[in-house]
Amino acid sequence: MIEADIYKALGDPIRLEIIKRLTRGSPYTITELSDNLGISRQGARKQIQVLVSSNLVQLKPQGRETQVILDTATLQIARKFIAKLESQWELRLHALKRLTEDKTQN
Amino acid sequence: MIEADIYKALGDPIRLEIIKRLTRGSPYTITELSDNLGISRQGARKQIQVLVSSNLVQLKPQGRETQVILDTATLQIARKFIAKLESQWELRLHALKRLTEDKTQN
DNA sequence: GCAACATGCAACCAAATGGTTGCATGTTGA
DNA sequence: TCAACATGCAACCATTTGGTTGCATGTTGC
Repeated sequence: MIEADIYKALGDPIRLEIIKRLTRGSPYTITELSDNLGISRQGARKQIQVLVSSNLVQLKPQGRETQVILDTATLQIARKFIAKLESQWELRLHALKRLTEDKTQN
Repeated sequence: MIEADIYKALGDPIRLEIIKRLTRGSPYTITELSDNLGISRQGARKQIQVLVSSNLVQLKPQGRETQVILDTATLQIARKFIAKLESQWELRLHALKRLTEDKTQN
């Protein structure tokens, strides 16, 4: 389940904060991103790696620093999957409603 | 961060499978839901509890069985939050584009 | 050229997670 | 009424997670 990996990556306050920052001002370098997260640089690096593994961000090394770039395509996948679940639910609701109406007719 | 809890709950293949089943045919009783998940009934129960804690589902005890009911409002929150991130990103892209255009004018 | 900087890598640790088994208890249909 | 059923609760276990510290290494500006 690819989607589960994405949600899992989003399912941590620090990682979600990183994503939020990137939507406002990507690209960031790794150390920039690590500031004010409340954890060490290496700790932040690990969280960034989780985001990389789920394709939510990509890394572009440039000289001595490496930039962290948001991959919005992955965000899209996550959003659309939930939308699909919701529409599935809607479909079912309408089917139920139709059933009820048939019953009341007899 | 409430949203992080929701994504965390969605971030597991078994829990996601449970949610999928519920969108197709909620309500299910707990034991019905536990079938064919590849884990024990008690294992499944724990996963369902995670979904309850993040408000993705609710439990309604009825006699000796208890029904598991999908809470689509929580799904909405999850989807809309991602949508907000995406639109934030779009905003930034347009701001950058404008900036570039200004530069080429000079 | 070299000090300061950005990063990587590895070992380590506590806590959370995902699962199990065993047993107790309330409910219900024949 | 009572056996079968649906569920709950608790102890236990291995693995993953989220964080740390210490140190090594490549890069760059002065």
